[in-house]
Amino acid sequence: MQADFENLTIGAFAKAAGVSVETIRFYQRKGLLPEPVKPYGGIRRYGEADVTRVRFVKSAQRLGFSLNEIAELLQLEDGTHCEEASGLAEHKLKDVREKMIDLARLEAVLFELVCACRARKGSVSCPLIASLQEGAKLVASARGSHDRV
Amino acid sequence: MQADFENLTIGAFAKAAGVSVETIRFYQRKGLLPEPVKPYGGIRRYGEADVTRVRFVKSAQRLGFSLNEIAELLQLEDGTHCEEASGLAEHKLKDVREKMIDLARLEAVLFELVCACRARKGSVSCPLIASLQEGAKLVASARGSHDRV
DNA sequence: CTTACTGCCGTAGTCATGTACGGAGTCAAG
DNA sequence: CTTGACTCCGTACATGACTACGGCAGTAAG
Ligand SMILES: [Zn+2]
Ligand SMILES: [Zn+2]
Ligand SMILES: [Zn+2]
Ligand SMILES: [Zn+2]
Repeated sequence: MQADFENLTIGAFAKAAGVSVETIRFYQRKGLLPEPVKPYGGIRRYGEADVTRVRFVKSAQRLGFSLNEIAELLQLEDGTHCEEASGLAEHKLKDVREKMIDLARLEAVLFELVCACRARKGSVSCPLIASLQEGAKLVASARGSHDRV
Repeated sequence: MQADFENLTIGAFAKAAGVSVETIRFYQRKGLLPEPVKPYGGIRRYGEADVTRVRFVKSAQRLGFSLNEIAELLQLEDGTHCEEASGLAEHKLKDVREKMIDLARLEAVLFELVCACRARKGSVSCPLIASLQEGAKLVASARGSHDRV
């Protein structure tokens, strides 16, 4: 019965978009959502397009874009800026791949630590803690100047 | 000749540990480092053990532990709490693995988008933008209640 | 018409991980 | 003894993405 996706109040809009009212207002302040004109002394109304837009933000966010980057993407909304859009996406893809490598290294180290910990028999102290104690070089961490996901 | 790792001033200590003085003081406030007693109206001194401790924090941090979690780890410092320590590490490992899966999914989607974008020929609007417009379900995102790495 | 929700708006707070600043005290070299 | 570097301490700022609060106004149900 949630037929009418037009003329929503902010509360209904927020619910339809799956976020909180405060989040809507926050996005408006950030310029991610347009503020519909308000009838003199009245209440703003929202529609389908706004819901779509919030969903756009949320899905881009899940892809690892920050709100600022999403704002950039929204500038290109008309779809005529393929270059810029794909530039942003390729950059993000690079970031994601770097992050995956970092995580893989991390996974290996953690796994080793957990194994060592389980394998300890009669050793006085926990090898996990011991490793960390001296482990400055454990994850050699080629984490460089680049921005993080 | 940086022999004397005992009786360091905070500045020398910070340098030896590879962090800034402000960071040291921040860690002290957080309870991650003990504040050595200070001779009346004098200057605190630090030693090898403190340097080790900062390195512990930093290496655990590289493994994805938050400062709060590291505080927990430091409680177990004596090495007699293998259970607890490995519990934390296993939990972290689980988190890391979840995150890896998320990132893999993300990578796939981004890659697809970039490909689509490049493949567009004569299409009016950028397929990347178009995809995001309707892409609420792109990354199905089993991102649940669990804490993030 | 009254009452109870909402909406509107601005300001402020939260969390994490630090970084920066300013004034006062201390220490060692010259 | 003076000078300059360094320490101490508290407080404020920075970032990202919200979340909360408080007061006032419009709106819907009884
Ligand atoms: Zn494109
Ligand atoms: Zn980048
Ligand atoms: Zn152990
Ligand atoms: Zn977890």
